[in-house]
Amino acid sequence: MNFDALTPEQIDRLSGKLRAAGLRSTRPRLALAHLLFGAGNRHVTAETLHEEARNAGLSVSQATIYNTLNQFLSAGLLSEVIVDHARSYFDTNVTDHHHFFIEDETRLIDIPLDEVALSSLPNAPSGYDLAGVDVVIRLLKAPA
Amino acid sequence: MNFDALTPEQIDRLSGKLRAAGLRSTRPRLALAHLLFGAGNRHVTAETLHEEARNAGLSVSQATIYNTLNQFLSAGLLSEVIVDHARSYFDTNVTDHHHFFIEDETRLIDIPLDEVALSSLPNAPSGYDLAGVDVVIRLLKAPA
DNA sequence: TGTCCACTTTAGAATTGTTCTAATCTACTT
DNA sequence: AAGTAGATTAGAACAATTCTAAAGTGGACA
Repeated sequence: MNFDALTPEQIDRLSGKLRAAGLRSTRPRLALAHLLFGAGNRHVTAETLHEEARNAGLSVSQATIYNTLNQFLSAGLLSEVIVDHARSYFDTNVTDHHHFFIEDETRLIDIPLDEVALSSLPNAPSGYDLAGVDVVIRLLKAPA
Repeated sequence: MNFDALTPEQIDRLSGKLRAAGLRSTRPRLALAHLLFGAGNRHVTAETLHEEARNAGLSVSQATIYNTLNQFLSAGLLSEVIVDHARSYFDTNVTDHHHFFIEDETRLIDIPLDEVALSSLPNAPSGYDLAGVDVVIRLLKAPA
């Protein structure tokens, strides 16, 4: 795909979505929006999206991928899931419990298990075993 | 604190803990174990623990901090919480829902909200606003 | 008790994912 | 059409973590 492959209708729809989110409708954003929102729900990382863009004959820099994902994120067009082993906290409490994470202060607070419980756990897809359940409740300092 | 500040009783106790976990009892491990398990539950990052060790007059390399934390982690002496913005997945599904994360494949699968619900949410500590709730259920490929 | 070997630790380099910088470009207003 | 605020770029910088290869050490066993 390159940008010109989009039909006027697609461009209108995606442009509208961008503008509604307070973002200018630019070529790279339209193209990435098309990849992201063109067909059903998706999970991407910056890397997978970049590769996909390149495969589609689109030349966008890595920085633009990051900028765009973060702009879409703050505009509420995307949500974010943090999973990998990077910037970890280690907790001497190895019992089953969950956490408040205060974003401004990068500080963790334990939540006793009985204050937040999962009402039901879905079955692991067959072929997989449960390795753990993480519940992180993110907090922001309240506006003054 | 330096290693020699530990009483024989403390050394015995920590040594036993290490050995029970299948780890040799070495000076750096004993000293770090003392910092970690010496007083109540704690949250540390590699960095905070390293600084604490240095302040205690202990000279341990960064690599040892990481090695030790990871060894304690796989031995079950610590648990890990992943919170920060690093290695993120972006999800076009912005409705309230949670995820399976398949560790071997670094792949995400949506869990419909009705299959995993929090039975109750603790109140945010005063002065803080709820910014989001992340539930990640980690999966490992089942042994063959 | 001394020797030996597998396991540990170390310093520093390498890697990975992400953000920053400063220059260039472009969408939109007038 | 020109000006300007915002967007994009390549590449450098950064931060957290892991790797590497060499030197050190715990503890089993003679």
